[in-house]
This record gives sequence, C-alpha cells and structure tokens, in this order.
Amino acid sequence: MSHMGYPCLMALDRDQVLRSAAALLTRKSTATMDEVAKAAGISRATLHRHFAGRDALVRALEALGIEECEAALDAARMDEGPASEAVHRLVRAIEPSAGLLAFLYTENQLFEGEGQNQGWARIDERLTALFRRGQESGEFRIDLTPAWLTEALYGLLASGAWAVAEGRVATKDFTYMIVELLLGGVRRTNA
Amino acid sequence: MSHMGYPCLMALDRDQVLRSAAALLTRKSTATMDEVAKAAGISRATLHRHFAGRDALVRALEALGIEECEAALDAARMDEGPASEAVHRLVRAIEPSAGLLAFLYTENQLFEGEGQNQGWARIDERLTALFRRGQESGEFRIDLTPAWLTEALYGLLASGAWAVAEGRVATKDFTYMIVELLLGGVRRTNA
DNA sequence: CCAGTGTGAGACATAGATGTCTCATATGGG
DNA sequence: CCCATATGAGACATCTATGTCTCACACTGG
Repeated sequence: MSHMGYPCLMALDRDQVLRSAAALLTRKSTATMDEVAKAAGISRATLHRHFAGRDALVRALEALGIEECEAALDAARMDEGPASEAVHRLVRAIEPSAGLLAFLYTENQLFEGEGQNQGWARIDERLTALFRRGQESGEFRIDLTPAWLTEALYGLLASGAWAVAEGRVATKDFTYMIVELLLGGVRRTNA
Repeated sequence: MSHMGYPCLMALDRDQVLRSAAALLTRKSTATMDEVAKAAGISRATLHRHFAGRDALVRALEALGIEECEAALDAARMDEGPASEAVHRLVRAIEPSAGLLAFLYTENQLFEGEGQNQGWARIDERLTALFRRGQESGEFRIDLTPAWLTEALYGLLASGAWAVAEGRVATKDFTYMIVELLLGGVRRTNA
C-alpha cells in the first residue's frame, strides 16, 4: 500500500505540472483540464491524481502565487531604505510571477462573495504598509490612498504581463516601465 | 411577415438588455445566459431573440464598448490644449464605461489568435497618438513608450473599476486617482 | 525474474450551459 | 372585436467539460 504519502518523486512532478499549468492558464485562462494535462506532457488521469479537480488546481495555483508573492516581498526587503527603491526591488522580484499574478487577479473577480483568501489579505497589507511608509517619510504623495496604490500595482503588473505576452512591450523593459510609471508618472518633471 | 426589420420597439429594448448585461457581466464575467436574461427582466427565449447566442451577445457588448470609447475620445477633444488635460478629460468621459471596459479587457485575453477587432485597433491608435503628442510637445517623458502607456491606461481603468466595485475606492475619487497616478506617479514632486 | 507502483488510454456517467422548438398568453393596433 | 406580434414558460436534444473507473503497459527495485 502506498498510502503513506512520502514526498518521493511525485512532489517534484507536482511542482512541474503546476508551473506548466500556470504558464498555460496565464495565456489562456479558460484552458481545459485536458489542455492543461497535454501542456504538462501528462495524461488527464495523472493530472487528476495530482489535483482532485479544476478547483483544486486553481487553489494550488493561488497558493503558488501567494507563495511567490511573499517570497518576492521578503526578497525586496520592503522596509529598508527609501520606499521608492523598495518598490523597484519588489517589482523586479515579482516580475517572473507577473503572468501568474495576472491570471489570479482576474480569476479573483469571479470569487464574488467567497471570502477572499487570507493569504492575499496579508500581501495587500504588506503592500499598503510600504506605500504608507513612503507617505509617512514624505517620499510619496498623500492624496493617493495606499489601498488604491496597491490595486493599481496589481493592475500595472497584469497589464505589463499581457503587454509583454503580446509583444507590445519588450521583456527587458517590463520592470522599468512599471516602476517608472508608478513612481514618476508620465508627466515630465521639468528637469 | 415581419422580415422588414423596422427599428421599432425592439431597438430600444435591445439597448436596455445590452446595458443590463454589461452591468451584470462586469460584476460576474461568467454569468449564464439565464442569469443575463433574469437580470434584464426578460426570459431566456427573448434574450435569444435579441442575440443569437452568447458569442453574439459578447460581440454586441464589444461593439457597445467600442462605441462608448469612441464617444469618450470625441468628447475629450483629444488634440486640444495640453495633453495632460486631454488625458484628464478622457478619463472623466470614459469613467461610466470603465466597468464594461474592464470586462472586455479581460475577455479579450481569450480571443487568442482571433484577429483582434479593428475597432480596438483604431482606439489604440487614438490613445497612442495622444501620448505621442504629449511627448512631442515636451509635456510627457519619452522613455515610456506610447504603446505601454496605452496598455497601462487600460489596466488602471480596470483596476479602478474593480476597486470601486469592491468598495476599496470611493466612486467620486475614480477619475482623480487614475489621472493623478498616470500623470504624476506616486513619488512626491518636491514642491 | 517478478511484484509493486505510477502511468496512459479510453470508456462511462454526470452536470451544466446552450440552442431550438412549441404553445399559451397578453398586448396593441386596425 | 380580432388578428398580428412579442413574449414567457418550459420541454427537448446537444455539447462540452468534468469526474470516476478500469485495464494494460512500462519501469524499478529487490
């Protein structure tokens, strides 16, 4: 019997599958379980052995997204140095996850009443804290609420991910475009 | 026989239905034809008499969105006065359509290969033209491409619409938040 | 060599949405 | 008053994705 659930080979495979599912759903958010399986190079049966169903898959992707966000937040050392530099580090750190984030961001629009995942609340909190810190240090304007800035950051990350996916923006410019727009805006500061 | 297709009462009803469908799908993008019908206060059969199917409905919504965008672009008098003021007028004019835009924006991510609607191309063009004009007049920075700014504007409009829908941003602040962030960014200009 | 295990392929039932149809009803104009 | 038209309600077949199951096959370690 193999009901002992050892973290043997399955664990590695599962992560591979999850990654490829993320990559596919980022491009086509309505992809079938069959398509997800094919994209991962496995059969639908095996996919179901890893994830009980589509819900479970999306939940796992959400967990992955949260995990990567938290990791990026940690890596960005959010409370060190000027807030604007922290924002820059954050966007750079989160760039590889932007596609997944974009998928989850729109997917979350569906979870209507469904009590929003606690993980996101924690991330929102850390983001708003960063913007609030910038405001309190006099670095950021105070007429834009931290909640809106957080929301806007999500939106820009999603836009950036799609723009890159469709070739409207070069991959190497992703971080720059987002950070510069978010921090400085489009209006030219008369230098 | 009534195959003459007079724009009698149907035309008015159709628009009403379309509006209510837009309002519903903005909140729940996966709403059923049945839900759309109920939301419009009509039966599914009648809904089908107006729109051949779900595809047709989405197409009609897309046409409506394009129409409203064009109208907003016209109303904003995009090539008069400073570009930043034109941006302001534009966002204000487009605010009522922001929810529909957000729906279509994410929906368009699904139309993969499907030749992107020509109407959007024209709107994109007008938007990029505005940003380009601002750059050429020295009003806007030139290191952020017009294509990216256009994409970012869509993203901010969608984020704004959702933020308002979820109560994270007050309705009355919608335009201000978007315009100020887009034009000035979050960094405080040392006044 | 062989038993255990994971896998792929495919059959199968199910659920949900869709599209089409019929029929009874009400409403409005001639 | 009567007929045409639009509608609502509902039955119906269909289609697609899903979830479950079985079975044969390959690999791997003892």
